[in-house]
Amino acid sequence: MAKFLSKELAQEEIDKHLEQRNFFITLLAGDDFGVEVDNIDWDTEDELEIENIPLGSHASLAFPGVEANMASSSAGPSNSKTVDYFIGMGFSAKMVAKAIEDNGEENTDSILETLLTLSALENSPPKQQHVDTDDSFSDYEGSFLDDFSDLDSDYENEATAKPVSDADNKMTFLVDMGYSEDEAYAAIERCGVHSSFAELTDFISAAQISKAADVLLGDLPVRPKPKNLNGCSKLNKRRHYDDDTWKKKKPRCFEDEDDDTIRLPNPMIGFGVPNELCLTVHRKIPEAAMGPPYFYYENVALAPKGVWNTISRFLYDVEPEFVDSKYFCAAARKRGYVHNLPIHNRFPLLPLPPHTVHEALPLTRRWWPSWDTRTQLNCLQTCIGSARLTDRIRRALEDYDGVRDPPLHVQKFVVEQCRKWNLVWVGKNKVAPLEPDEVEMLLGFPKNHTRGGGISRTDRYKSLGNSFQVDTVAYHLSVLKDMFPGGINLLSLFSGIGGAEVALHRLGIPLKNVVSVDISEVNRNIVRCWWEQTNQKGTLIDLADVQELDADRLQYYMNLFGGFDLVVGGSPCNNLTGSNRYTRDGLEGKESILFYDYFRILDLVKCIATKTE
DNA sequence: TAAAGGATGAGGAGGAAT
DNA sequence: ATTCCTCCTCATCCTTTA
Repeated sequence: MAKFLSKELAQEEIDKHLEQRNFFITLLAGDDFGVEVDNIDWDTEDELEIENIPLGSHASLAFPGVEANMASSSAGPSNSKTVDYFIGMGFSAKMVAKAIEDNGEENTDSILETLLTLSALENSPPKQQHVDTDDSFSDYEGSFLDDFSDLDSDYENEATAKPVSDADNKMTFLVDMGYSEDEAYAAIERCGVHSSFAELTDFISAAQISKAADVLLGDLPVRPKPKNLNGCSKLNKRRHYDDDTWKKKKPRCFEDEDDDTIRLPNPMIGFGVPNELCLTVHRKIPEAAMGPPYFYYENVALAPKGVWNTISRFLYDVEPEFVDSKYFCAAARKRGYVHNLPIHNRFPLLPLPPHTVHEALPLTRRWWPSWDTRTQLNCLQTCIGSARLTDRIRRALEDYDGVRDPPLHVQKFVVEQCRKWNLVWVGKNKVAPLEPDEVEMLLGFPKNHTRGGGISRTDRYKSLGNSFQVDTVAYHLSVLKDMFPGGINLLSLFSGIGGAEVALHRLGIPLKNVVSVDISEVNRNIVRCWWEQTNQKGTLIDLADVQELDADRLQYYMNLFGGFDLVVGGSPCNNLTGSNRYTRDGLEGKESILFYDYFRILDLVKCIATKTE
């Protein structure tokens, strides 16, 4: 029975996530949808694409030990797909149910018409807020006390004035509204029996891909005013709704009062680093974010505006922890981490790595001129300085050969280039980029971690530049050691050269089962080599593509291992980092969009874990 | 001798920090 | 107002390999 339910859930999740992903992708495909929202053709291609998804296509992937049970996915009403679709567009469940009742399930055009009308009517009361402002979070006066479901409260009043006393009644009600039993069950499990309907419906519909549409729309410079009823009311409504929830859920401490943008802390020490005083002693993790599993997500701190709001909102409204690795090693690395780990009783890896260039690279001390005042390096990136540049620097300095300091303009030029390319002094008048093994050491990896196996020098720099700083990550993960003395099961997405694996290993946390996903073959080889060299007792499974990690596979691995204890991931930053002059497109960029796969997979793991509880 | 792959150099915007 | 920094892409040249 349990297996049947699990299988059914997997099917349900596949359908739901595929639907949402498709919806989301089609939104992205329209490049001008933000300028004039009315132009979106909601009724034709988008829907056709969604309807064309074969329901059973993924379920046919059989895995050893998993029954290819083709049980119908729709335990709830037959129209749950349609319901989900319109809910995903931002309409309340109540309205969708009403519209479908009036028009029939098949006639989506009419359903949409009805929904637009209902939505317009709902938005018309004086209660309406600044749906037309672009800085839509500016109306910060919203109360923190009231429930965040202004828009859903209507049906609470009209449809169920009587209080619902137990989970069964809530289940029945949710199912009557068009949700599937699985969705209703999961919502009640996660939100608690005593949660309001608004919270339950919000749980089911809110933290889903449909939000991506709002996020994207929200990032656009111009948003049309709700000048007519048939226009963009659906989207404005959705934004209105999301703005409210976001605004109220966010603690003030890490947001500016006049601005919705998450601001970086200064100094960038997150919830604390070793040997630094920290004022943050307590944080409250939203209930939806609670484990199992624990999760740990990482990306560049200096992403385009709004990106971290989006990331945080998707990851269950957990406040990001921004940390600069210069407090852990001799190189800077400003990163944001979203995780649901405890923050007390952290401890660093020992021995503590050197904090200055002189300590880390003692041989450079002899040649380091006094007028180069750097004590730490800048961020270790994927490219290194050229030989011609170092030669140019040498020639510029030779004219003043040790007799006296070079003139200020020469000093300025040299230091500028050294900072830009992270050059170090390796000889008389001679600077050079770091060697790969030096980068390995600075990032906390064992020497030669990326060496051999046919990997080129260029690729070593690339893999290293994209990696975690191990000491920083290990400090955050150290709290797991006491919790999991017997070891953990790890799901590592975008694992690269295995920063998380190395960190856990160095912490002395046994790795029982590790599923490691990375698109790069050389990276997978590096992790595999490291795994075998370190005499791991557990099993390592490496996969290539996060997009192939669907509910069936997750279900299979979780059945096999008994679930994952930790889900780690640092999704691509190509389209976020300032170093990218060409395609800094934000979260919807070609590679960075894979963040949504991290969310998708994490959410699946949570759902499956909840279900098999 | 092609073809494939590695190495090299040219190339700012956009914020945060001061 | 000024200084500073950023898990980078692209075209081209060079080397290796079949």
